Amino acid sequence: MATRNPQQAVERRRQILDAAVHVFARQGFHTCRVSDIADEAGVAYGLVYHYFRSKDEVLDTLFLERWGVLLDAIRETDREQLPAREKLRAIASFIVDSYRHEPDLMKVIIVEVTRAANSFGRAHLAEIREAYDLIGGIVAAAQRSGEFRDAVTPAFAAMAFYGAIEQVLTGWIFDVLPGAPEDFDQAKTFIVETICGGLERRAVR
Amino acid sequence: MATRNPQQAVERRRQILDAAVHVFARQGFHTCRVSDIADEAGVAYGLVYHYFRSKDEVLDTLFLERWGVLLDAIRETDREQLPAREKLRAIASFIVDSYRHEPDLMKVIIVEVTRAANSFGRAHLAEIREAYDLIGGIVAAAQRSGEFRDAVTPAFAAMAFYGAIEQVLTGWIFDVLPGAPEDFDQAKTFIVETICGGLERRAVR
DNA sequence: GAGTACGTTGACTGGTGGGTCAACACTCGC
DNA sequence: GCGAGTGTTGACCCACCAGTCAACGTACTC
Repeated sequence: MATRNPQQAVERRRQILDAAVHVFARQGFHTCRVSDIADEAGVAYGLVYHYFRSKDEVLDTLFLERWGVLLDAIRETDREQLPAREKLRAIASFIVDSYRHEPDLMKVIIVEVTRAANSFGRAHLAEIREAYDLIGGIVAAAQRSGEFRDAVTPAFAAMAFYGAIEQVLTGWIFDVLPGAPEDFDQAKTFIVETICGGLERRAVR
Repeated sequence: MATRNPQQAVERRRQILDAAVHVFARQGFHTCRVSDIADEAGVAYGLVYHYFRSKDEVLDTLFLERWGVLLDAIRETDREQLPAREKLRAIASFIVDSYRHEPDLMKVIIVEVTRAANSFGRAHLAEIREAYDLIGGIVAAAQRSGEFRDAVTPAFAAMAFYGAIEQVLTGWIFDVLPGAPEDFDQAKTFIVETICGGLERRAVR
């Protein structure tokens, strides 16, 4: 069914992107075929190439869309007047909720882009780095205000914080950590407690 | 040159494995061809299939060799009579030093196995999980003894700790974090300070 | 209702690369 | 120095799949 309605063209594109999310999540980017995406979308093979220049561009689009939303959320949080601990909690919350609502999309972004040092990770390094830098900025400000001690550089703290979050998501993806609904909220608290409060018992409470 | 000397056969195998490390690190497992490995090793294409059943088996071998060494090191550390903070420091040290001495091998293991949720990561889940469990055991013991507070489950603390380490290595792999010689030792301290001590200033020191 | 533009189709092609195999090279025991 | 066994070679096969394209269908215009 052909149409000149541009709204329908947008939906077709969306339909292909959504199908790609599930296929990439299930089989991985390298292992799946473009025909798998077309089949999942219930669309002819060639139509994928009508909307995207290449298989790579499908993944690029998925990543850039979602990462943009993440960066906006971080910037938004940073603008508010909150203790650093609360800012970090908001960021952890946002990422955990992203996984809760769209686990396949987050899996694809993490497995195929964020952690793919040889392919898409390198290509999108600037965008990924932007997130690290924003988190690092929050830590640096908290160190200046005295809320955080400065035993650790901001860039390093950002990596530890973001790494802990990604590892928890990876635990869910691999079924190594329990992923029941109540575990998601618990995870937010655990991440902030560990990174901000530390594992050690304090001398005085 | 053929030979019956079994020692030479072992060296040929090693030669192919070493070549594979560099090729996988440079191009990635999926992108490289078996002929690239053979070329790098200075060996005929078919010889790779004399020593290994498949391209996959080459990577499996590299991973299992190295991960076994890591698990042994963790178990060894765990057996010693040390505060949990020192045990975690020893583990972080071991992993950071592994990267310092053989960055390509560690890059391959992390990028192609540990973080590859759709391919080799799934296949080696049991071995990977073993590391998480050992670290979790250290945390659990420290919580029982009172050295660590129990705001966080041991399984979760293990993920945060290991995730922070892997993210730092990823930072070096991506050239996002500075990787000068002095940064390696600093990283060990930073990891332990962040995870055990926390980012926040303590009320009383 | 003829014309046009665009969405849609899927058979086809071209290149790639994992894995095979038959032949060859060298060593060693007898 | 003969024959058996093992190491080594690389041309070849073939399955697979990203990307092309010519043709078709539908909706909208005038």
